[in-house]
Amino acid sequence: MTVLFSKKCEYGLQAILYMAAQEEDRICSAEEISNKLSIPKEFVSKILQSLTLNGIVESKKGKTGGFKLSINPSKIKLIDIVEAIDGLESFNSCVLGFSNCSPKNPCPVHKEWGELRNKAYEMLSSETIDKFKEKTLTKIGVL
Amino acid sequence: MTVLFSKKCEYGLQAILYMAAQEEDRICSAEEISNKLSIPKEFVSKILQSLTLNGIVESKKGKTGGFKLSINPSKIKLIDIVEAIDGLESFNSCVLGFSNCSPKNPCPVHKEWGELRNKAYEMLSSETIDKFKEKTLTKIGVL
DNA sequence: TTTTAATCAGACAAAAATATCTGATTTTTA
DNA sequence: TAAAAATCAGATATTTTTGTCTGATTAAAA
Repeated sequence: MTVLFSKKCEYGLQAILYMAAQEEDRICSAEEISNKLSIPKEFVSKILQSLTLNGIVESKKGKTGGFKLSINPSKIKLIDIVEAIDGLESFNSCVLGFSNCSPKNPCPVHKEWGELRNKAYEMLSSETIDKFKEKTLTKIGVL
Repeated sequence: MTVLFSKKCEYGLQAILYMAAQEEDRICSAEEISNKLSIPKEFVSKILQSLTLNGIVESKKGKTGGFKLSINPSKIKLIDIVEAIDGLESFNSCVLGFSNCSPKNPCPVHKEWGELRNKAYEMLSSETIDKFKEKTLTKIGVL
């Protein structure tokens, strides 16, 4: 198995993109998100619950309850979600699993991987997710 | 958690680099590799056993037994090890976990991630591991 | 020939990731 | 006010990954 993000993180990213593509302040139930994205309902619910603790999402209880972004999509980057769910350690650890990999004690691919990692970080942090609205709608087929 | 390779794959890569940095045809016991790389002995043993099936490693039983590369390091690339252990699916699947991510049905970061992924693939496949001998020796401290 | 030290095979165990269930609480709506 | 439908919290279950153990076999060396 080779992975970049955990399932939890992938689902979180998808759910956030989904919500960001909705009309502002529209509340989405866990069930709706689950159906549209084919994510187990309780699982996505848990993930969004945890993101409420980070202040990225807010929830409303009771009938007509659900989740919505508590921050405007123009203020959210993909890296924020990744950080909240998976953390950023992987952007600081050796791709080959060696310990103490650093410029002073580099692994055989330290430099090359470092550059790639920086580009990946940049990819996740250069654009805010409001830029992804159209693409998300197309991908998800919510048109 | 964010990961690029599984532990199994990281250990496999380290062990192969270790063996490639030894004198040609020198046999390394699982215990030696375990000690030098701080990998659980039985685990690295299992990994190397499985790599014998791919023809990358060969084993010798009995006292003075152990493992050595069955291919010259100048014929092995990191991607070969990755493929043998983790497989290459991640180089063909969506970083956000969306299904059917393709140029015709792209996710919001399809193009950008595709480029990065290609560079990562290139990093793992452009150089053979004989080029890493010195760096490996330095990193591992077997001088 | 016996002891020693290694792989090998397969079962087993532990930990982490992923997923589900249950029941309490909340809030809208009939 | 009662029913319905949602979050929320916490326990539980399942699956995958990671790691360990045991015993059989092999081969070198005493």
